[in-house]
Amino acid sequence: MNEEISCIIRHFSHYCSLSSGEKQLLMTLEDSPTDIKSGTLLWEMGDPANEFCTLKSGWAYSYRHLEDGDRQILEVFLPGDIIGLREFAFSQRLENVRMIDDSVVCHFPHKSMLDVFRQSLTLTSVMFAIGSRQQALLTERLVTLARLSARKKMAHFLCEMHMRLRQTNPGIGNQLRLPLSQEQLADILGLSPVHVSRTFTALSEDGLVFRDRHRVTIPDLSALCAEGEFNDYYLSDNVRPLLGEIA
Amino acid sequence: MNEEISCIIRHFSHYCSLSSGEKQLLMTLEDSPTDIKSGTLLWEMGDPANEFCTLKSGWAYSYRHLEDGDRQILEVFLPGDIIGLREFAFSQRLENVRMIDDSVVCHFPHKSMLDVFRQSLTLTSVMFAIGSRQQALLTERLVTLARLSARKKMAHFLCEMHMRLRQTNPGIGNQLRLPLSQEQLADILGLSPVHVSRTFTALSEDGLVFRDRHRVTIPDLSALCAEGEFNDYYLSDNVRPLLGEIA
DNA sequence: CGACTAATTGAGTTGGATCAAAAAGTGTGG
DNA sequence: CCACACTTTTTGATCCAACTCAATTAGTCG
Repeated sequence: MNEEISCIIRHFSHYCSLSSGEKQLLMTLEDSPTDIKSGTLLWEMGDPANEFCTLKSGWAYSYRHLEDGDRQILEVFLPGDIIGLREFAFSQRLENVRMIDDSVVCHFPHKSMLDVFRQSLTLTSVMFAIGSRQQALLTERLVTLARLSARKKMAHFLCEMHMRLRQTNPGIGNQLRLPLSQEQLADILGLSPVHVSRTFTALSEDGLVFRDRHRVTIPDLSALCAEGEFNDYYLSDNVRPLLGEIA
Repeated sequence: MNEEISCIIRHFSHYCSLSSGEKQLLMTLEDSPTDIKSGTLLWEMGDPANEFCTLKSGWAYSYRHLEDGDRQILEVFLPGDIIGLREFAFSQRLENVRMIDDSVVCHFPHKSMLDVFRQSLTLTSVMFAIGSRQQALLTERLVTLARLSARKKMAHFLCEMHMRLRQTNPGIGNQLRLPLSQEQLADILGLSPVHVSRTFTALSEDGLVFRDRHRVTIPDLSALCAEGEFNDYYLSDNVRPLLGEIA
């Protein structure tokens, strides 16, 4: 039960402190860690959906195809995230999921969720909170995609990623590894790859973002946040208020 | 405990059959029905968030403002929907909510959710399922906003609304009341009001949609679905699979 | 080093935005 | 029932952010 090795416990602890029984229960969710290679599909739309995965290490993303062949990336998953939570209520996968890095995932069946519900009010609440947070992320992206300029979209996305990474990994400073091609970035932001390149150049010229291959440096985070109309309330304010009620 | 009068029970029953104890528990969520006038703000961003609302009758929507004064509508709520589920994990409201019609809402505090968690595995699961479904709706809209043409966005949205209305109200035929101005429609679809008007005209000219004030007629639903790349899997396939497991 | 893949740069096009004005609805009080 | 004020929708003209197409220049890696 070493917390170092369980990123899901680290993730959940972010929401509230857990009893050792709860930690034990969580550990079972991270059973059977499986290696999975970069570029592999974890699952495809239409596949039967009867389990979640926790992402122990590596990055992944979910996406959809459109009729004209365009692709839209919906979510980027980081270590500690739960993949496939959205499909809890569905019998089929609603989206494709592909690994960005060589990764380790742990499978756990939907019906284990019922054990969680039965055994721990706290974990149930945290599960709910995680769902809420995911919705908040989606909502934020939606506003961004619908209304911001390419420049602001990029700025916003970089701020968001930096913030998310810093939450589990304080001390990353003003740097981050962003293992995404510009084509993938385009598919996240609803832009063309060409325009992503131009936008990156423009942001660099203005000194907001520097980039060397997959390393991104943000010299002045608050300036970039301002540029992207980014505000971290939807990432930070999670679930604290509820805790008192449970105890 | 007349089901006719409780739209939340009707809504939940959509996911699975409920015991009378569960229905009773749900009824408490619809306590204290409150009238609220069309155009009123239910709440604003930053307001303390410690309750949900169930929408007993009328329509509502949630939205956000951007720096340039643009507005993005995030969700349209129909009778039976739960408003503010997303903020379960937050202490502040993340979005504004405004009533479209004269409506009736019922308040229930977040901590009542804990009673639900404690008392009914089924209702807990359904709550989760509702969250999943909301995410699915958001995801679908995200793809739509990011990648489709104005024409397809409109078509998609109309199909979605028709489908959602039909779920609680079979027999609406090929008509629907759409109490939204073109400006609101624009704010939903990420378009300008002017372009919404033009797009409506174009769809009418092609015989896909007819409109008289707030009445919309869809002569050939499947044609409109095809036009909007609409597929109802994200609305229909809800939660059935789980039921066996609980029983 | 050669063969790919990813990123950049340039030129030309376009879907939807903006601005402005006219037309159609809606509502209110006399 | 009409006149006046206000809001919503439509139409026309112009503009621009981002797209597409195409060619070049890095990177990456067996």
